[in-house]
Amino acid sequence: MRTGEAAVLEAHGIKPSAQRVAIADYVLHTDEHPSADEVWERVKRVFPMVSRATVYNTLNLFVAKGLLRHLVLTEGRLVFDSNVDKHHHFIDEETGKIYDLPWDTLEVSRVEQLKGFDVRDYQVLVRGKKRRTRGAR
Amino acid sequence: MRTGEAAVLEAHGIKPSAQRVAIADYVLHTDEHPSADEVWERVKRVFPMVSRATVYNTLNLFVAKGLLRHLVLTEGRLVFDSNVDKHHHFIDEETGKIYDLPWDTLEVSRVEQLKGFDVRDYQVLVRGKKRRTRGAR
DNA sequence: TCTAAACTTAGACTATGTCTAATGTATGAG
DNA sequence: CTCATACATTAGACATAGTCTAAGTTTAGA
Repeated sequence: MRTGEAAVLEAHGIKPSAQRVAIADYVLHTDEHPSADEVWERVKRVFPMVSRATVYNTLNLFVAKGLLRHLVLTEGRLVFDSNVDKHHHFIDEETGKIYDLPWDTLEVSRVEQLKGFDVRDYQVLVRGKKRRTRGAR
Repeated sequence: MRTGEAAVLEAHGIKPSAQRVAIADYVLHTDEHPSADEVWERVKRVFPMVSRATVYNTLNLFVAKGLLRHLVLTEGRLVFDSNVDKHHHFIDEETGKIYDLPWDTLEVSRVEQLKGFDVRDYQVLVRGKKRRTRGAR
C-alpha cells in the first residue's frame, strides 16, 4: 500500500481515513475506468469490511474535490476516471472497454462559435472496435 | 393521432399494433430526448392500460430496427433520440436538458487517423449552459 | 480522559430496466 | 366461420445501481 496517498488526500482537503486511502490507492492509479461497484469489489480484497455506502460516498467526495471525474458513457454504468486532464474517449463496442485519447490527437473546430450556448467543456466520443495489438492495454 | 405511423413501422419490418403506433406517435415526433419512463408516462395518457414492459420492449425494438437511437449521456438515464442522422449533443448542466447540434456546426479533424482503432461513429459532447432566448426551446 | 465531530456500517429504500408466465389478439388454413 | 398458431401485451417479480438513514466507531482536541 502506497503511503503517499494520504498526502494527496490531505492536499485536496480530504481527511485520510484508512478506507479512503485504500480506495484512493486503487482508483487513482488505474486506467480501467471502473464503476463504483468495481471499486467496491477491488477495495474489499484488501479491506473486507468496507461498506458499499462508504465507497460511493468516497468516490463522490473525490469527484467533488477534483481528484476524479465521473463519466456517463456506457449503458447502466457511471464510471470514474482518474485522468482529470482534458481528453477524449474511445469506446470499444464489442468489449465495452473505454480508452482515453490524448487531447491533441483530435481537434474540434468552431466550438466557441456555438450560438446560444455557453460552453464549459467538451469532448469527442468515438465508438468502434479496437484493433488487436499485443502488448497494448 | 397520425395514421401514417403504421406505414412507417411496417416499412421497418415492425408489425403495427395499437400500442406500438401510440408509442411511435409520440417518440418519433419529439425532440425532447425522453427516457423510457417518460415515454411510458406520455403514452399512458392516450392508452392507460399500456404496461411498462411493452414500452421498454417497443423502444428496444425501434432501436434494433433503426427507428431510434439510444444515448447514454446523462446520469442514470438512457434516453432515446428520434434523430438518427449524425449530430452532436449539448447538455445543459443546470437543467439536464439535451439539445441536438447539427452535424456541420462543428468539425472534428484527424478522427480517421486514430492509430489502433477502427472508428465506426463519433460525436462531440458539449456541456455548459444554454442562454435564455425566449421563443427558442 | 472526555466530548464532539466526522467517518463507517448495515440495511432499507428508490429508480431504472429486464424477465417470465399467463392472457389476449390477429390471421390464415381448413 | 372456427380453430390453431404465432405473436403481442400484461402484471408483477426480479435485478442492478445508487442513495439515504440511524446507529455505532474513530479521531482529534480540550
